[in-house]
Amino acid sequence: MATTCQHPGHKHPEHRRRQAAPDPAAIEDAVARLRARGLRRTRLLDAVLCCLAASPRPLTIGEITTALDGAGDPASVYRMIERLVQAAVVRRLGLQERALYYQMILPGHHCAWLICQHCGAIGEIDAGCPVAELEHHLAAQSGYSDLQHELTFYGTCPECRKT
Amino acid sequence: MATTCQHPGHKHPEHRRRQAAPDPAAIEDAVARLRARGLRRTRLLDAVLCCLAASPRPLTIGEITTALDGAGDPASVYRMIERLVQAAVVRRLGLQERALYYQMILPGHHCAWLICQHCGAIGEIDAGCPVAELEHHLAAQSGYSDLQHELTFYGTCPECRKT
DNA sequence: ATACATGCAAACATTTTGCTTTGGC
DNA sequence: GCCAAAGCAAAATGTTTGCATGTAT
Repeated sequence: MATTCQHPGHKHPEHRRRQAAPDPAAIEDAVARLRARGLRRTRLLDAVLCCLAASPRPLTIGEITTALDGAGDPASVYRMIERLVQAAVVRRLGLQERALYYQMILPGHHCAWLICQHCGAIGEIDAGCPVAELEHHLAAQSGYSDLQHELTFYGTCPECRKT
Repeated sequence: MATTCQHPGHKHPEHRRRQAAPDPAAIEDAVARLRARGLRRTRLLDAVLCCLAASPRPLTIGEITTALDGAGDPASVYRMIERLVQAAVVRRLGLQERALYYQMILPGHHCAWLICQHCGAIGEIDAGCPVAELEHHLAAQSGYSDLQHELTFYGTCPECRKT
């Protein structure tokens, strides 16, 4: 049923393998930008940033809260994430699930995802962004500003096709 | 706050202007495919298809239910939509909202959206699909099958920038 | 007649808000 | 000390399921 994609990546832990190093520099950079906006440096801020930076795939608020293991509740994480999104340190993704996903914005990071609709595995797509040009064009034509985009591919992964 | 984009298109009804004609042929075609899969032709099926075919933008289950005006409840619409998605008559979209959006799959229809993060207006992008090639490439490289994609741009519309 | 589809109601998961307390500056 | 942030609890929202009834075939 459709419920098989409720917990992306869960059934195929190997999809988590591309564990990006938690890159302290990236975190410090983000913190610096946040502090410039007047945000205070709290334990939760560090914990959430660290959690996101260490993840190879977008996380939900629930997942982040779980990862904090008691060091924060969903409401606090929710508000923290809102601030991070406002500050453009974190990006929000839709991903066709009940919950929203959040991903740290890093220079040169991936912008497209490949998701299996059966097992929920989430993988990155290592391609130069194919819509950068269109986005540029769009900004000029539509009058919209601060353009961002979300590009996701959905399909059936080789493993699930066997079944 | 983030709550401003809870009701896409609501504040700017003019974004609904490109009202696609409910195209009876498209509906009949969809029904034919559904019947071939063993689905029964019910009042709700017609109503939901008609509703989706007539909408210029994706709709949530709640919106569809409201549009039916008493002729169906959320649970029935939910199950109907699941069947339609299974049958590839309807496409599911994430759109970074709490609710999921659904759109009828039509030959030659738009595949990308432009959304204002402030007022929630949803507009279509009239561009040839810029990722068709990548999708093809991806299918070959990743081993994934049945590939579909979702491409959405988020930004600030000209109206909202004034404010 | 049989199974699929619907409606109603209830359960669930996740987000969102209110309010009090904590802790960074 | 002041005010943003965290914690706790509860409300809100939208999805999902169970079960009895209806209805297309």
